[in-house]
Amino acid sequence: MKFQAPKGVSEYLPPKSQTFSWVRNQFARVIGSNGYELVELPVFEDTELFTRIGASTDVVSKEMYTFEDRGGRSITLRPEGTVGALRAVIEHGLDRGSLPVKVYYSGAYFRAERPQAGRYRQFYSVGAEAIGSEDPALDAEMIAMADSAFRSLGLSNFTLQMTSLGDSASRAAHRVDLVKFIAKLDLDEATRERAALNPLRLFDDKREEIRSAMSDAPRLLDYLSKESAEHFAQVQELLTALGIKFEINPRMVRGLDYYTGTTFEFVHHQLGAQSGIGGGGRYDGLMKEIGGQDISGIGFGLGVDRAILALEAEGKVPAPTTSDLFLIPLGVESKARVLQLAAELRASGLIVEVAYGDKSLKSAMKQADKSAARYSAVVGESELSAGSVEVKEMASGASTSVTLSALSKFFASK
RNA sequence: GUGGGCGUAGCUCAGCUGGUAGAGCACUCGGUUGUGGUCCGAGAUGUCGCGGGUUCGAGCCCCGUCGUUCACCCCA
Repeated sequence: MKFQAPKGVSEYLPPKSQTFSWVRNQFARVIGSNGYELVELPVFEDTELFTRIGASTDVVSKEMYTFEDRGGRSITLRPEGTVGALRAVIEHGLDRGSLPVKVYYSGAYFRAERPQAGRYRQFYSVGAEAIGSEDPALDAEMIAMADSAFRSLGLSNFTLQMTSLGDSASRAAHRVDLVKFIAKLDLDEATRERAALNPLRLFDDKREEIRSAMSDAPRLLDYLSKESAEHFAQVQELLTALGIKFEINPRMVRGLDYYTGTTFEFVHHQLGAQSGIGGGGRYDGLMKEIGGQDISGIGFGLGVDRAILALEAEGKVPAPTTSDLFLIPLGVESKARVLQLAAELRASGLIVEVAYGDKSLKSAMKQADKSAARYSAVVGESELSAGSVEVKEMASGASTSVTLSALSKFFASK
């Protein structure tokens, strides 16, 4: 019985692991360029932090990895990033300075779901939060930031969908009418229970009969208060001014129930059922709910795993970077010199590999070929006494004689 | 949690109506003296996911189980 990775986890091995870290770096770079600062947070938190905010969502009620630690505390592997980030902001008083607080984070999340394409029990996402401003410009900038994060990867076949969930008064008014509407529908038991938890979820049902039954349902967008409607209108204007295309999707429902006001989701068109590559929204009451000031915030999560699937679907996976130089020592005496040379060249920023084992030159060359190094060089006694090596460009087969001392200069021009 | 597909060498898979396993790729070595990519030769590799059952005999049939995959629910 061989050991296997736990069910439903994604693992990134070479060369895919390069894509993985590249995606995370691109996301972080774009977010950082907006002035957001990195926070490194724990992957587990007090269970209550999560149950407080989402008892009516499957994410919290059914899909959490929860366990008791040795001190009898109930601990949960984070199923999402926002509340942990807010907890840290509140705990360390980051919101006591100038607002908004702008932070981002990158890491793994855990949900005990049945795995399928694009859905894993441990998945990675990069998130950002801006807390303490209600300016619609912040909403627009947040959305634009997510958009350019995806575009920085070269992705293009996705759509930005938006809606506004309004303020609590808007939602309460809508809910009354929606519940009345749903009560008249002929629904199965499971669906009815779902609707009881959160009637909005029926808008998101994939079954055709439910979809058509819901087509006449009262829409939250029609219930927005004047302030909410105006705020949302401004967000749309600003996005249009930024040249960012979006679709208003009044049926959109987010997985976490704390969202209010502007809510958005990026949907990729070449993925399977799990097509959301990122999304987020505004949360008015969340800071207060977990013990902070009564201020609004907005944030998003960008799915790293799904972005990678999207890159593959669009054929945009970047070519993996390879070594610059593959050094082949010939004879025991040259090993020391080769290791020394390799260290020097690496210090100047090159990726340098060395052939190990006293194989034939032929197999060492084959190894160089497989490593996909751009150049190779054999270093034997004659090279050492001559003080120069033949640097061979693997693609063309052409070689150039370079003195040992000029090697790093040679590569500086390549 | 529910439903369907699939589980055979490192990878992708073949294996006809049951008769005790194969291909391609990859890997290792070689095709004589210090230069790879093509070509040729040789070689290593599997408790056919696991456990039961049917049968003279099961990779092929049945049951269970685990894993995997896709979809539902849900979501990054």
